[in-house]
Amino acid sequence: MPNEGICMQDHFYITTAIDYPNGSPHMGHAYEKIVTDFYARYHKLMGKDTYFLTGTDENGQKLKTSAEKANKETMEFVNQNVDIFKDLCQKLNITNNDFIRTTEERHKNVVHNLWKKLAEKDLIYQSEYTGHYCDDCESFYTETQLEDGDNCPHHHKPLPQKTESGYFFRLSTFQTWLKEFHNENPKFIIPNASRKEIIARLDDEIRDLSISRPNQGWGIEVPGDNQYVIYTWFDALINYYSALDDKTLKYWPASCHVIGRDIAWFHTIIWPAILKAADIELPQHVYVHGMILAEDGKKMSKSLGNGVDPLELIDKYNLDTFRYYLLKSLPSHSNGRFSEAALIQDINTSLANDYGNLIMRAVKLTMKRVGPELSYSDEFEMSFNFDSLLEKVNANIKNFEHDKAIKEIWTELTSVNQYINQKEPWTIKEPTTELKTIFFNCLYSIHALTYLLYPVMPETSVKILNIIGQDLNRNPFEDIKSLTYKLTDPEILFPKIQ
RNA sequence: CGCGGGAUGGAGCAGUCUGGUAGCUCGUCGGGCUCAUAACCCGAAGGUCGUAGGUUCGAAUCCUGCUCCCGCAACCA
Repeated sequence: MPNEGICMQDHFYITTAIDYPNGSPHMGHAYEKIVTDFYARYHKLMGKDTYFLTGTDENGQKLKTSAEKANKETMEFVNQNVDIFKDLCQKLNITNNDFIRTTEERHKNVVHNLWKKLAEKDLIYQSEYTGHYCDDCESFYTETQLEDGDNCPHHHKPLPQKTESGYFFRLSTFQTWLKEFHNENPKFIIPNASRKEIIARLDDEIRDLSISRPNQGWGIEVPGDNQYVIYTWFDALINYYSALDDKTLKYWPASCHVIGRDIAWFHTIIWPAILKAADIELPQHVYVHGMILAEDGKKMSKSLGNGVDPLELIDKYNLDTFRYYLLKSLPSHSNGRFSEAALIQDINTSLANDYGNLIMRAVKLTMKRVGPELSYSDEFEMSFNFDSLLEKVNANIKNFEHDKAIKEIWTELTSVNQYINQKEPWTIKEPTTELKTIFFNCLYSIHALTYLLYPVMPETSVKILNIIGQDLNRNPFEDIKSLTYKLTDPEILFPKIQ
């Protein structure tokens, strides 16, 4: 199966990882949703039939335990937290078409069918397993994985031997195929650093995956055996497929799963194996975004207290500027540090000075000198053509380098400011063709660049387009000659932060 | 010797694959302009590219050793 990239598909189906509603959302959740929303909006803007899925992973023993601690019924506890995640999507202005919850019947049904299919093919079997088991991880460890001989590598506590009978997925039989698949599809995992990491791990022996847990009253039961529930990860991955119904199944295979580094193994090894086992087509890409590290360069964590609350930041700085900062200033292919000082600087220099001020100076002077309306004329000499910019941006997007794409757009913004300084339109007092040419070039540039920035700053972009009498339906890359700009006095779009 | 990433002017990064006068953004300093959110434009200063060695006419770039930082890997994307 050749994997040429997302641009080969006529549709674009993108997903975030589904969140575990065990606590409140943090920066990582917000970041992943914003990044995914950027790609969804961009492809939609470019005319692709786009579908965007997010949701919550609601199975697993840990949720039941957390609910007990909070003195709540598990379902009640989960419902409450899920509402918070749904609310986050709204507050981030995320354009997801659906929100799947893995406790929904539609999900369970697909999981059951898939399980049965694999069982019939003898790719799921029942067996006994003895090993060191960690309750908190819900996972067995081999001798070599243990820390200091007998401690859990994550929880640093001694793990007793435990024998458990249960169901296993024959992951081991896919090892050779997985190696081949990843060799033949170098763009399946993006970026390359993540790909290398996974490929290196593929050289170790891969063992069958334990995919059931004793039933303690929470989770999806194993078909025909209510003593067990299905291991969370096994059912969770299937959400990307189970969310599609008769009408939306056309979007499969997914164009891209957007995930964090820690769950790359599940998405690039286990998920492809499950799909291959079930004869379902594989997704095109898994884009592993970076982690947002705290200002001190370390991972944000509750215990270190170095985390930041995304909702607080939105209230403080406005959603679109927050989106802009995350998308432009954090590296798309590696981890990056979050810094509130850098965020403020970005707002003041890039947004207020470069972009906001460009709109103000161009629109206000045009209104003063030639009035509120300006149509294209064949007498105008067009100094700007953004076709090559569009090509560069598309190339960056195809490679999941949104930070570079935005920087390309900013280079052009600067060139428009340079153009104005060079042409000195304020020295021309009469509404000559020369003057109108300058203004039309400026307005057209603002139009085209703002259009491209819509996926980054959706609300603000629409506002800016309104200022020049345009909206998203008018593609500035087509039919320039029929363009007319109708101007209204602009308000300050990006207030400076002192 | 677990695996992977990183160390480049004050800050954040690109450049490393395919060796050939060290680049970008921000900050600092000087100048220009006055349409605009004291915004914009031009220019300058500032780096022996983590460290020790090797290959080469020539190394940020290739090879080897070392040091430090980060992620995979408590809570957590």
